[in-house]
Formats: sequence, C-alpha cells, structure tokens
Amino acid sequence: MERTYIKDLKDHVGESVCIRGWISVRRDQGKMVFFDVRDMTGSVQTVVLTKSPALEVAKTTTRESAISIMGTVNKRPGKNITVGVENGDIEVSVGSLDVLGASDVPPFEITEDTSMVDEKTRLQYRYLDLRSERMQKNIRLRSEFVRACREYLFAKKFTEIETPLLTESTPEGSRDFVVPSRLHPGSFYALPQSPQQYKQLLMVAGMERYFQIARAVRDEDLRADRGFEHSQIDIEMSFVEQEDVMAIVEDMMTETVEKLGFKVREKPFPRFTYAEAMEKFGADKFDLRTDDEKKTGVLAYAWVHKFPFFEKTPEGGWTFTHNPFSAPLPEHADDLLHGRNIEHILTAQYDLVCNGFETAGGSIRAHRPGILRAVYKTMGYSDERIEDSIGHMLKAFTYGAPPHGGIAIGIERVLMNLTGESYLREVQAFPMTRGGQTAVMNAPKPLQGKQLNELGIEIKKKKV
RNA sequence: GCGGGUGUAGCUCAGCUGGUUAGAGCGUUCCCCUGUCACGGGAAAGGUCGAGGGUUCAAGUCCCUUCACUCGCGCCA
Repeated sequence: MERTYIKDLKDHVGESVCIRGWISVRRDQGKMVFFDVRDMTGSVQTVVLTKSPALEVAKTTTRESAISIMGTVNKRPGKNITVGVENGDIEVSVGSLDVLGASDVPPFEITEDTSMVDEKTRLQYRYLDLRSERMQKNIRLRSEFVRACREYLFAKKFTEIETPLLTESTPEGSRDFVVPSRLHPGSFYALPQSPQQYKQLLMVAGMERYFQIARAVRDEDLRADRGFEHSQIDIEMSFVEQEDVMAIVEDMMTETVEKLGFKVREKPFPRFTYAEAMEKFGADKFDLRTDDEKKTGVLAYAWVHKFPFFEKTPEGGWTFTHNPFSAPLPEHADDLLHGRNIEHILTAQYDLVCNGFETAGGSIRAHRPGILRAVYKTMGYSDERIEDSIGHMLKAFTYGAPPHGGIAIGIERVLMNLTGESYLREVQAFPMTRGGQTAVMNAPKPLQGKQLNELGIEIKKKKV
C-alpha cells in the first residue's frame, strides 16, 4: 500500500492508509495505547484499540522508534476532539504496526525546542537533535531559501559553476585551512576562504553570470555568529557597475524572502555611506528596527557603501580594509594609480546589512591590470612579490577582461535573520563546537604513522 | 592569546556561612488503568558532585592546577 504523508491524512477520512514515521509520544492506557506519530510533514494521534491485533506489539514499542502503520483514518467523536492541536480532529486507528527501527531511550527528550539541552549533548547526538521541530524547521527553511535563490538566478540567466576545493594558500587576509599534498611532500593546498579569484577568472572566461552555493572556510577563532565553515551564495557578473549588482541582489533578496512569507521593512533598501553609518551607528553594521518591529520578525535591510579602500597597518604601511581585488570608486582611480591621498581613496565595495548582521558583501573588481597592481604597490609589495602572489590574475586581465563585480551572501546569516536564532550553529545541520570539534564524529584526530609517512609529515612533540 | 560564565542522576536544575546516608522535576524500569493527548495512580532503580592536587577533625561547598563547553575581546581581505 502506498504511503500517505501525515499532512494529507485529512483528505483520507474513512479510508485505509499506510503511514510511516517516528513515535513522539506514547500513552499506554493498559488495554489501549495511543501514539503520537510524526513524519517530515506533520504529526497525528494513532490509537491501538483493545481488539487490535497490533496491541501486543504496541505494548513494547518505544518512543522514537521508526514505524509503519496500516490503519483507518477516523474523524474523532466530538468529546475526543482536541482543539489547537495539529490533526486534533482526526486519528488513525491502527490495524497493524511494524517496527522498522526500534529506538533505545534517547539521551535527551526530543521536544519541539531542544535549545535548553546542553549543546555538547545535542551535538554528540545531532541526528536526534535534528528531529526536533525547531531544528527541522530551520534546516528546511534554509533549503527553501537556497532553492528560491537558485530559481531566481537561473531565471536571470546565471550559470551555476563549481570551483576547486583544493586551492592555493595566500598569506593575506584570514588564516587558511591547509591540506598536505601527498604527491608534493612539504607542499600544501588551502581550502577556499572564498571562490574570489576563480569566479573572477570565470568572468575573463566569458561566463558572464556565475553563481555557486559555495562553502568557505577560515581558520579563525569562532563566535556565536561565526564558524570555521559557512556557506555563501556567491555571485559574479560581467559588464556591470555597482548599481547593477546592488539592484539584482536587492531584487533577489526581496523576492526570495517575501516568497517565504517574510516582510521587508523598507524598499528600496536604504543606503548609508560608511562615514554616515559610523557617525550614526558607530559601526558598519546596525539594526534599523524599532523595539516593536523586533518582535514581528521584519527584515530591515540596508546597504553600506563608499568604504575606505585602505587602512594603516601597525607597522605604518597600508593594507586593504575589505578586498584587494576591489576597484576604487572611478573618481579615485587616478589617486590610486599615482599613490596619492591614499587614506581618502574609497572602494567600490557594498555590504548588505540586515537586523544587525552583515549578511552580504561584494564589490566591483579591478579588471585592469594596472589598477590591481597599484593596490598591491600601495600595500608595499615589490614587483616580484606581486608577480608571485597575483601574477596569474594580472596576466588573465591582459586578455580582454570584462568589467565585473559580484557579491557573496552569507547563507547562515540570512537564516539567522529569518529564524531569529542568535547562534549560527542553529541553522547548520552539523556544526562544530567552539573548540573546533565536529558534531557526532571525532575530528580533528591524530593520523596514523603510515598516513604521516606518505605525507612526509613529522609531528613535533609539544614542548612542556 | 586574553577576560567572563558553566560543569552535581539519562535531561533540566537545587544544594545557605564547610558538618551525618547529596535532593527535586522530567525521563527510565516494574505493577495498575478501555479515550488518552506532555494521560493518570502506585513502587523502584539511578550520582567516583568534570579531572588531579591541597587546606581541614570534616570538602559538592574553600585554595591551586587542569580539562571540556560557552559568551565576549584580539583575530576574522
């Protein structure tokens, strides 16, 4: 018999059905047993009556077991209707009960919201934690958001392209996660902090409109809203200016979140220059919602732009504030090329802020080799060091590089905005602890001697 | 790397100024219950008080060290 999803049971009153799912609650009355059964679509009460042949099995079936039930969908008699409960007016009378996977007693109670349970325990048993209603909602909403973005981008002629996971380590920016090479002992790949260079090369390659649901990895200490790994909707477009990218991102975010039933506070998104934001909020990310609006789940998007390109290093030199591949604002290109007024040079960088989080960041890129070279010159790089570090980009840009720009939208940040969660881990299926320990499995862990030998790695004894 | 918080039963927590056999709720096990819906009633089991060291007649409680988790700062183009 074909399975019926619990959400659809209402359309099958009086019929025989097969449902599958897990037992959330069991209420044993002695001569009859009630189970609340849930599947990925919903929850329903089932009843094993005294005369049911399933009664004997039901007496020994534990909570959280995976089961299959054949039975009849009945309207409940008036006195048994529970109002305010999902499917409170129907129940399934159990004819036969198969235990597909029996469950031991779970280490914690799988309730609607498990956030009160010690996170260490939740992560160790994440596969149980994810059964909770709240986590199911968060992870499914994440999928729906990503799907809506994909659909939007495909409709706008974007091409989804994967870029390498094993790539080159760069000393600039955040610390790389590094992977040893077996074929080249002593040499290392790095996991991408972002597909930045590859997506720009795709623009040179004539792809024109690229996107990717990209994983980005950074080896920096963790925060409530920051993990080693996060995902981003990574976008790059050719023949565009700042306004074009901002327009399409604004349209996509509005369309997708509204499709999911959320409300955007202000359209078009208000804009602040970096200087205005700092003056008004004292930070480049801020929350525009009033206290009342914070209770409603409204999304207050805003753009921040006109960031300074460079900032002083402790050593007295200059370094970039956001992204060395960004272009300066057109009116500051001359200053950059001539190394003048460096502190006043602004970059074509734009950040999307929502409810106090930086949810996206992007820029128009330097597509002329001279501009990119000038950025590195400003940072004090010698010609040799420039060549070594970004020579491949400079070279690529000599073959008809189109003007281009893009953005990366932090998926976890968006989901935190949508769900109201304050912790990034609540919108990831298998997050790490703050100490960098993986959920369920036990990474990182030492390698066996054979593996180390193959990689040409010796482990230094920790000094005491 | 720095600073704060937490660590007592499977889960959530209480345990005052150190003082006999460390408590509660939920869960679990067993018994009873034909309409419950976080069912109910009865009984029971369950703890090296994160780990190590110290002070003391006596430590869950005070001190030191250490580990884990967590929040923030640094860091995070």
